[in-house]
Amino acid sequence: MSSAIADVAARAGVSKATASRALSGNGYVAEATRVRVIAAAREIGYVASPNAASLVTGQTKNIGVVMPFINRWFFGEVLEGIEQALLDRGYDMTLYNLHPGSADRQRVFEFFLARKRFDGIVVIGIEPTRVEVEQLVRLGVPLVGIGGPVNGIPSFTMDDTGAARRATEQLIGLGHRKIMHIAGEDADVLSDSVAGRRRAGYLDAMRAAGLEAESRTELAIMSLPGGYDAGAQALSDATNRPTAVFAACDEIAIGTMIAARRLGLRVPGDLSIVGVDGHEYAEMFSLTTVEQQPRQQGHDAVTALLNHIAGDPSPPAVVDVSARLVVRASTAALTAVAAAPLS
Amino acid sequence: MSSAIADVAARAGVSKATASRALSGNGYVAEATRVRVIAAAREIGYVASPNAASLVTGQTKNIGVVMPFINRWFFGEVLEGIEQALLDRGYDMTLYNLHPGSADRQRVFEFFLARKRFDGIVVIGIEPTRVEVEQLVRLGVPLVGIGGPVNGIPSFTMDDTGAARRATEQLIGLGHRKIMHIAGEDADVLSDSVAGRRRAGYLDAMRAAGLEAESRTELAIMSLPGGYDAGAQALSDATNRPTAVFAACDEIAIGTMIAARRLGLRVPGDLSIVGVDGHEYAEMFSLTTVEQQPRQQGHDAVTALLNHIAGDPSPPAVVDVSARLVVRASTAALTAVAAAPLS
DNA sequence: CTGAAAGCGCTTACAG
DNA sequence: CTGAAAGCGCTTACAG
Repeated sequence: MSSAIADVAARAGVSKATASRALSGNGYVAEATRVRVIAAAREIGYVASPNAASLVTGQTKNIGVVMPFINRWFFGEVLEGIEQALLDRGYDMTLYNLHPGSADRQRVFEFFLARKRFDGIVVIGIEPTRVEVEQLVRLGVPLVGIGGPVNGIPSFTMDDTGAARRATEQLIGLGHRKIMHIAGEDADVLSDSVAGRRRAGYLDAMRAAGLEAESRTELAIMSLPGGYDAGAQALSDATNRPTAVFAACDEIAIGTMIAARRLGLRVPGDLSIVGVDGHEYAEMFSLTTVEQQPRQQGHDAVTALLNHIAGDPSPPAVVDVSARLVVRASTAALTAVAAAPLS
Repeated sequence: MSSAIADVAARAGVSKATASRALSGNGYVAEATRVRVIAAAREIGYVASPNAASLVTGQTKNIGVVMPFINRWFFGEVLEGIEQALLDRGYDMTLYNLHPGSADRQRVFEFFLARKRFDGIVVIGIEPTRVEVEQLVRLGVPLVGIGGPVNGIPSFTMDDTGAARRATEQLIGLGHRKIMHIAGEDADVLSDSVAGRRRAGYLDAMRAAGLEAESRTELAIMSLPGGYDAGAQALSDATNRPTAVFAACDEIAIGTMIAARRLGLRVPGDLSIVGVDGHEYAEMFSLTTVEQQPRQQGHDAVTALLNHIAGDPSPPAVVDVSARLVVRASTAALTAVAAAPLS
C-alpha cells in the first residue's frame, strides 16, 4: 500500500542513501542513477514522509496559523492568501481557530503549538497577551503577525489609525460635522486592537477639525448583522441623527447602510457612509472605503516567513501594507440645506 | 530549548520507556513514578512530538481537509465545526483550499495528501472525479465527505433535491406559478453537484404541479454579488417577470432581494424569494429558507471519522443531515390581482 | 559517485 | 513494575 524509500531503493537497485539523494536533490548522484530512482519512485507512487524526514532535518514543512475567526471576510481572505503561498512552496498549513474568549486558548499555546510540528507560525488578529508572545518566542521558530502590530513579532499591518483618520477627513471635507463612528466592540476594552486604533484615528481627525463636541461613538459586532443592529439603533432617533457615519469596517458599514435604507434614509442623500477594508461586497453596495488587500497580506507575510526560515533576515518589526481610499457613491457633500444650521 | 523525552526521563530518574508509559498512560507504571515523571515533564515544559511518535504508532493525530472555498458561508461554518471537534480530541487540522479549476488540484491529490501525514481525510464540496476518489481510497485512511454524496466516500449531506422541492412547493402553495430558479453556475455542467441537485428538485416540483411551461432557470455565481447580478439581469424586463424566485442558496437569494429592491420591487409584495442554507444573514433579511446546520455537520462528520479511526464501524454511505423550512417575511401569497391573469 | 552506519524522538514487545 | 533493545522512515556525515 504505502511504500517506503527502501522499496524505491530496492527497485532502482541502489542504497537508501542514494535513493534519498536522488529524490531530494541533495548531494551528488550520477545522472543515470537519478533518472532510474525517480522512475522507480514514480512507478510505485512513492512520496517521502516529511514526518520521518523532519526527525533528522528538523524541517517539518508545516506552518501553524492562529486566527480568531474563519467566517469573516478579512480572515477568510488572509487565510486563502496564506494557503496559496504555502502550497506553492510545498508547505502544509495547520489551522487553529481561536474565538475571543475561547476556552481552548491556553491549550493551543501550551500543547498544540508546542508539539514541534511547525517551522514557523502566523498569528492573525488574536491580540496575544505578553505571556502568550513569550510562549510563542520560546518555541524557537520564526513568527509573523498580520493585521495589527504585536510587540516582539514582526507584523504585516496597515496603518489603521491613519486609515481611519483619512476616512473621517473625507467626510469632514464633504462638509459633514455630525459624524458618528460605529466602532468594533472591543474598541472599548482594547485600545490596541484594530477597532481601538481605528477609533483613535477617528477621534484624531475630529479633534483636528475642531469637531470634538460633535463626535459620538457606538459599538457594534464587526459583522453585517452587527452593523445593522447598531445602525438601526443609532439612527432611529430622528431628532439627533448624524449626517455621516464612519464605520470601523465594511461589514458594519454595509449593515448600517441597510438599516438606514429601512428607516427611509437615502444614502448618500440623507446619510454618507464610509467603511474600511475593501470588502468583496463594497462595490455592489457602492461603498466608499479605505481598501486593503488581506489576501495579498497573507501571501506576503508567508513569503517573508518562509524566506526567513530559509535563511533570509527576519522581516522588520512592522511592515506597513498598502491601503487607499476608494470613493464610491455612499458619500456625498452635505447639502446646503442640511448644512445651514451648522454653519 | 525544546526538550526530548530523554530529558524528562533523566530528570525523573527513570528510563525513556517508563517515561513514555507514564506520559501516554499506556502500560503499567507505579503511581509514584507516574507522578514524578509528569512533574518532571511539566517542569521542563515537555510536550511529546507526535511526528516522532507517528513513526512507530502509525497515528499522526492529524486530519486533512479539502474544500473549494474558505470565504463562503457554508464552507466557513463547516470548517469551524471541524476545527472545534478536532481540537477537542487533540487532533490537528491541515487545510487545502482547492478552487474549482485550481492548477494545484492534481498536486494536492498526488503529493500533499500522499505524504502519510493524515489519520483521515475530510472532503467537502469539491466534486472529486472517479480517479480522485480512487486516489483517496488508495491512501488507506478513513474518509468522510460533507455536502453532497460521493460514491465510495461516506458522506454527511442534506437531501438537496428534497429541500429544493420543498422550497418550490412552498411558493406553489402560496399561489405562485411564474417561479424562476436562480441556480448555481455549475448546475449546468455537473448535474451531480449541489447546484445540480437543487435545480432538479425545483424542476420536480414544477413538473408535479403542472408548471413545466412556467419554469425558467438562470445561473449565478453562488455569492451575494453573484445573486445580485443575476437577479438584476433577470428581473429587469418588466414584461416578463416572475412573481417568485427560488434561489439555489441564501447568498443568491439575498443578492437577488437587494437587486429587486433597487429595481423598485417590493419583497414580498411584488416578488417572493426563498433560499436554501440558513445563512447567518437570513434573519436580518427576513429570508424564507430551508435551513441546514453546516457547523454541526462538520462537527458530526469529524466525530464519526475519529470514532472510525478509533475502531468504530465506518459511517454509512450517506448520512442524511437535518434541514427544515423556516418561513420568514420574504414570501407571501400571490395577490388576487397579480394572480388573475393566470387563473 | 555510492553504500554502510548512525541517529533524529519516540513507542513497544520482550525480559526480568 | 521497569529497563535495554529494536525499529518506525528518513537523511547525513563518513569512507571509499
